[in-house]
Amino acid sequence: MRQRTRRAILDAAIALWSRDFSASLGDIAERAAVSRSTLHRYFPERQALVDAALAEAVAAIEREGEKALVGCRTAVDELSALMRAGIDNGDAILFLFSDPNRFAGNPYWDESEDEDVLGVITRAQAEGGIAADVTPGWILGVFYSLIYTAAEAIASDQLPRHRAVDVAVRTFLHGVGSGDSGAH
Amino acid sequence: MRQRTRRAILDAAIALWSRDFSASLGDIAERAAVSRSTLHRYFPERQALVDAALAEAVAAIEREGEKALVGCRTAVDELSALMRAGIDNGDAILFLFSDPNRFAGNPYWDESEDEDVLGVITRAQAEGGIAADVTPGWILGVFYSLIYTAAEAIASDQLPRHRAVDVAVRTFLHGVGSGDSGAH
DNA sequence: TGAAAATGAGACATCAATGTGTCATTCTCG
DNA sequence: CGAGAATGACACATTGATGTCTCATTTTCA
Repeated sequence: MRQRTRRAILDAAIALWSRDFSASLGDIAERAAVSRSTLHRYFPERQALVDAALAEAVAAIEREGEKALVGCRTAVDELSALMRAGIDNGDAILFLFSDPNRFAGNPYWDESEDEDVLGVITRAQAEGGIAADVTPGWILGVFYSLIYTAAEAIASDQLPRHRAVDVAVRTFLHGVGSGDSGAH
Repeated sequence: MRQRTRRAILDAAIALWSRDFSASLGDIAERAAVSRSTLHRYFPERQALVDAALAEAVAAIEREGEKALVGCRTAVDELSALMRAGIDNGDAILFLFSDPNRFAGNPYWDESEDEDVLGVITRAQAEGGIAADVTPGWILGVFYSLIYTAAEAIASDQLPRHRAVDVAVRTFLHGVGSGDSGAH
C-alpha cells in the first residue's frame, strides 16, 4: 500500500502540474484519491513533492527510453522509438519541459536525457537520415514539441494513440507538406 | 503616459505568464517597471489583468496575422506568413496555448483565430501544398508547436530570429529528415 | 483475532499573494 | 509657474494555500 499511495500522489502531481503548475496540493490529493493529510505524510513540504515528481519524471523518461532502444538498427529508428516512448509518457515530458527554467538549479534536474537524445540526433545526422544543415538543438526542440503535440492530441481524443505516434514520426521526418514541392 | 503604462503592464503579464502562470502580480509589476499600486489602479483584480492580457494577446495575433496575409499567393504562402507572424509574437502564442484549458469559458477567449488558420490549412490541402491524409487538427497543432519551438529558440539565443523563421517553415513543410528517404 | 500501520477528518497556525486604503512626490500640460 | 493627473511608498486587512497537530477509523498482516 505504501508504495501504491506514493505512486498515486506522484502520478497525480505530474498529471496536474504538467498542465498547470499552480494546481494546489488539495487538487493533487483529490486527483490521487487521497486526503491532504496523507499527502503531507509522504511529502511534508510542497517542494519535497516537486522534487520527487521531477525525479520520478526524469527516471520514467530514462527508463522507458532505454527500453525503447532495443532492436533499433539506425539512429533514425532510435529517434522514432524514443518519440513513441515519449508520447506514451506525455505527462512526464510536458511536466519536465513546459517551462524550461522551472527546474533550473534543482539538484534533481538531470539533463543527461537531453544529452542522450542529442547524441542520437548527431549520429542520425552523420548517418544521413537527418538533415545535417540544421542545428541539433533545433531538432531536439522539434522532437519534444511533436511529442507534446501528439500527447495533447491523444489526451483530447483527437487521435488514437497508435495513429498519433505514426503521424508524429512522419511529421518529424517529412513535415506536413505534400512532398511534391522541392525540399529546400 | 496612461496608454504606455497600461501597455507595459500587459506586455509584462503576457511575457511572464506565457512561461509561468503562477507568476505573482508583484513579479509583473517589477517586470513592467511599475509599482504594485499602479498595477492595481489599472487592473483592480488579478482576474481583470488576466482578461485584459487574454484580450490583448488575441487581438495582437489577429492583427499581426491579418497584416501578414497581404501579398500571399497560395495557401502555403499564407501559412508561412502566419508562422512568421506567430513567431514574432511568440509570447502571445505561448500565453494563449500553453494550457489549452486555462481560458475555457472565458468570454475573451476567442477561437476564431483557430478557425481562420484551420481554413487556410484545409485550403492548402485542397491546393495540394499540404498533405491531405492528415487531419487539419493535427496540422494546426504542429503549426503552433513549431511557433513555440522557434520562439523558445530565439528567446534562449540559440537561433537568430530570421534563421528561426526559415527553419521553422522548412520543418513544418518538410520535417527534419534528410529528404532522400522515401516520404511515406 | 489483535496489534501496528496507514489513512481520513478536522482544528489550527503560518505565510505569501492579493486587495484596499492613505499620503507624499513626480510628471504633464495649459 | 501651478493645478490636476499619475505614480510610488507604505500600512493594513483579507484570502487561499500551506504546514502542523490530534484523534478516530480503517486496513494490513503476523
